[in-house]
Amino acid sequence: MELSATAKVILGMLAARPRSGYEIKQLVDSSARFFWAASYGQIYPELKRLEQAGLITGADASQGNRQRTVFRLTGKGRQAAREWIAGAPQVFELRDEGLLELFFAGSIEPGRTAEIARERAASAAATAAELRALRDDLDQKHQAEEPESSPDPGSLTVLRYGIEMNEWAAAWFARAADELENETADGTGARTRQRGQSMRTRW
Amino acid sequence: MELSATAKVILGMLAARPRSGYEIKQLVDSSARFFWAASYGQIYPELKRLEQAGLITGADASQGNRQRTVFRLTGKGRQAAREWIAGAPQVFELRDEGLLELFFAGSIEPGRTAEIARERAASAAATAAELRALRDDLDQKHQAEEPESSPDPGSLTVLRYGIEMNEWAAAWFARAADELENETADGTGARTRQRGQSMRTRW
DNA sequence: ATCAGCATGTAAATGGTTACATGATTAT
DNA sequence: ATAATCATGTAACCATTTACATGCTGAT
Repeated sequence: MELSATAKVILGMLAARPRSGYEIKQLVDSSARFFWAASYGQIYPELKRLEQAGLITGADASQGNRQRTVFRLTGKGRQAAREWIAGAPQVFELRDEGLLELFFAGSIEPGRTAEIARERAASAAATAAELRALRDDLDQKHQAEEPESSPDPGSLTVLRYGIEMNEWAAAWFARAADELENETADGTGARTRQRGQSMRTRW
Repeated sequence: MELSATAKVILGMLAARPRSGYEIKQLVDSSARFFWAASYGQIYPELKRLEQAGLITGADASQGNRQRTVFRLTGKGRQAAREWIAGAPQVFELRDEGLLELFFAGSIEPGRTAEIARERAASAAATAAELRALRDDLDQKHQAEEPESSPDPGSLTVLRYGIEMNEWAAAWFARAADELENETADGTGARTRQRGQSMRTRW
């Protein structure tokens, strides 16, 4: 059974506990959005498809007259999730306009190259801050609601990766901007520097 | 004038020099594909649209009976490119199945969490190697064809970023995998460790 | 009473990939 | 000869976003 992009995120979300479509959307937006987005236009139809395929079942959880359906994994659904996670990841797609601008800056507006790198450093720093806030938020909620159990190590790892990667990128681009400024200032090309010496980061 | 995703990459590619649709596709695949993909199904129709909008002009460059059209930027097209690059980048989209698997591993197959991180380390290392090969290739071509001029600093910066970021990620995920293994082995949760102490990378 | 948030859903438009179709030229 | 590569294009399909539509509930 081939899972669609949205099916993967739904099965993952339901593996922890039953949820409504609305809850799934909230969770995606507040945590997975940075590496895996999903809109209502995908989620609700996919919930129906998954139910028809027997991977999930919906139970009515209406409160008064407000309609609400919570879905949970069936045995077959849990099995599908296990099979998915056992396989090698297939999808990796990146569309990054900042890198595209930097890539072409030299032939469009050479004087702006360093500036673009500088802007990228700032936006990476901003993303890092945003993710750090998200983590602190999760931490507080966790502390308050279920202080003894530990939060999921895998999702924490992903969050931490997002934070530290963006911090690293912020520093990297700041340094790259400095070097690009020097290059344009003294007129020397990249070739005058031994490649891999000055920019290489030690880790 | 709002530029489509494909328009941006086309204008960028033509800013350096005139090229055919086929050449644009080759170049995208060999350099920008990692952060900005484009298929023939987008490129050829977009070339027509851009020509109708007066941002590029095509000139026949057929060799014998083999049809070929090379496009170059018009003044208006160059202006549009400058305006595009002057603005802040809008598009940033990431769809990363590896991170999604890691994110959900804890609730689907907790025993595999560390393994997934380990696999990610390997794939980041592979990507770094691939990009390094690409750069060495470019270097050699450059050395052979135009040894005195320096290659474009912006595109080199992007390539170097790809290489070093993936090297950093490989090391980071290898370390994360180690820690995840210890966590499952000794039964202690993530909370027993002071957050931000052990995994924080210095740079 | 009104607004924010909960809750579900669909239609239209857009964006993008894949596969196909066609044919020329160059290298083996 | 034949395969690889150059070269252009389209049609069908798939994925995704955006905007809209509807109505309930709880807080101010």
